[in-house]
Parts: sequence; C-alpha cells; structure tokens
Amino acid sequence: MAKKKKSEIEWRSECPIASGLDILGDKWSLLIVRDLFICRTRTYSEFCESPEKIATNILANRLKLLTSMGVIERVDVDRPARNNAYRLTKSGKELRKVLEALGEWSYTNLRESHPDIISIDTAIELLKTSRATKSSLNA
Amino acid sequence: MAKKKKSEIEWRSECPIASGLDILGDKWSLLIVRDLFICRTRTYSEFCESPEKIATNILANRLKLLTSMGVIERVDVDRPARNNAYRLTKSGKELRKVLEALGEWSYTNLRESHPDIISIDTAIELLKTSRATKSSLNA
DNA sequence: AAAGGAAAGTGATAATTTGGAACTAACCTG
DNA sequence: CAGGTTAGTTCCAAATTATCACTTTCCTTT
Repeated sequence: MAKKKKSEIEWRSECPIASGLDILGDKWSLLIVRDLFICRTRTYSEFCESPEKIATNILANRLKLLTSMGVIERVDVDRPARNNAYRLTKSGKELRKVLEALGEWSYTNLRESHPDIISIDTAIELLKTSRATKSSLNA
Repeated sequence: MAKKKKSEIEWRSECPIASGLDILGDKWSLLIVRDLFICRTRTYSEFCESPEKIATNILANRLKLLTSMGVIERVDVDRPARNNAYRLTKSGKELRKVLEALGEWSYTNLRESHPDIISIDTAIELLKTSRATKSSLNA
C-alpha cells in the first residue's frame, strides 16, 4: 500500500459519534457522499452542478479530506485528474445507513418548516436524471 | 399551541439529506442529541461537562436552534430556566437510527486513524456514569 | 505541432462562524 | 438578604466559508 497521510484530524473524544462528526460533521461532506451513492461516480465539475452549489475551494478541500480518510477514491488511481471521477470506497459505501436514516428523518420531521422537501426516492430520481450523462456510464 | 418561530433556516435544496444537514450538519448539534439519548434529560451545565467541551455561546445557540426546530424541548415548559433540563421531543427521538448508524460506521471505519475510538455501548456507559447524578433521576 | 477549450483545481479577499474567556442576570438556600 | 449556582450574553480573536477570478493541464482539432 502506498503512503497515505491519514488524519491531521483533532479527535475531540473517543466517542464514535463525536469522531464521526469530526470528519463528516459539516454541511458538505455528506452531500458529496450522497452524490456518489446516487451516481456511483462523479467528476469535479459534476459535483459543482449539484443543486446545493458547493464552492470550488470547499469541494477541493473536502475531496482531499474524504480521500485521506479512505471514504472516497479516484476511479483510476494513477491517471491524470482530467475526467478522472471519484467514487466511494468500501468504507464510504457503509455510510448508506447514515444517509438513509438522515433522509428519512428529514422527510418526516422537517416538512412543517420546509414544505417543499421531497422524499429520498424523489431526490434520487432528480439527481440522477439531471445529469444522466457520462459519469453514470463509466461505473 | 403557543407561537413558535420555526426556521430562519435557508434551505439549500429540496433534498431531504441536504435539508437535514442544513440543521444538523455541524460538529455539535448531534452531540447534544447524543447526550439526551444517553441521559434522557440534561441541564445546560451538564452539556458543558461532556468530554468534547462545547463553548457556552455555541451551546446556547444550538439549544435555541434545536428547540425552534422541534428536536428538543424544556422538561418543564413554563418554569424558570434554572435546573430546567432539556429533553428530546418525539422528532428528536427519531434521530436514534441516525446516531446509531453514524456511531457504528465510525467504530468500524475510523479505528485505523483513531486507535482510541470506543464502541457506542462503551461510550454510553462512560457518559452515563461520568454524570449519573441528578439529571438521570428527574427523567 | 500549435491553438483552443474545457476540466480540475488554486489563490486572494471578504463575510460569516467559531472558540475562549469574562461577564451578567436570575434564582434558590441558608 | 447575602452568597453561591445556573443559565445564559457579550466581546473579541481566530478559523472557516463563500465569491470569484485566475492558473494549469491535457485533450481535441486543424
């Protein structure tokens, strides 16, 4: 295995929930993971097109962090960045239950304050079809 | 039902995952929820004593936000703040699956970068016994 | 082989949020 | 009714996020 610098993370405690939040506890990281669940692979510019409109520097920062933590990886590890999409690792795929539980909670509990909220299944459909072009193919 | 100002939240999209993160997507909110799952009720100063050491201004801010979103509430709605603990609402209790999934993921996937991480069950034991005093009683 | 274009980032700077510490207000309690 | 506790606020410095222009690389086209 090649060298990977794991973690400049400052773990706040030994608690697994706190530690998960040390990595994933922000508004963007799990959205990157969500996109990869839905589309399997995703290029840099495709991430930028998701409806939440992540800033490019934050995207670059999160992709680096998630890669260093082994949650995502390049589809083609040692080929140039251009059109070299990202995908979930085994570890990343294991986040499925977290995303499903969060999405389900939000759909049933936030509707009053956020009337336009849609179900996970609808969200998946939307994200998939909005960009059903190349990256869904090279999976 | 009395007036509650729901949400000054800016929803980034209609996606339930993104919307959940609009509220809970930070390093602290779910830790407050975690504490309440473990201890059932929790006072302001007890939250401050949790091992991650949240700053008091952020705590106040998050308690206000989670209350306004109906995730937590005062145990004794119309009595003075002093010793008036917080607890989960029905909505808040439904976050259990999110926390469990996150904790499980972290325990199995972060151990390499965070060797001291402990299991959820151990974390629960620790938090419970570290402050098994009053607030676990008035539940 | 050079020109052009698009994709993947970087960098500069402004706005917002966080974190730490001290401070205040309200209330029990003796 | 004095003193200590508890639940916050306020202030300010530091870190993070957002906006947006810029650079670089490499792929295609001629």
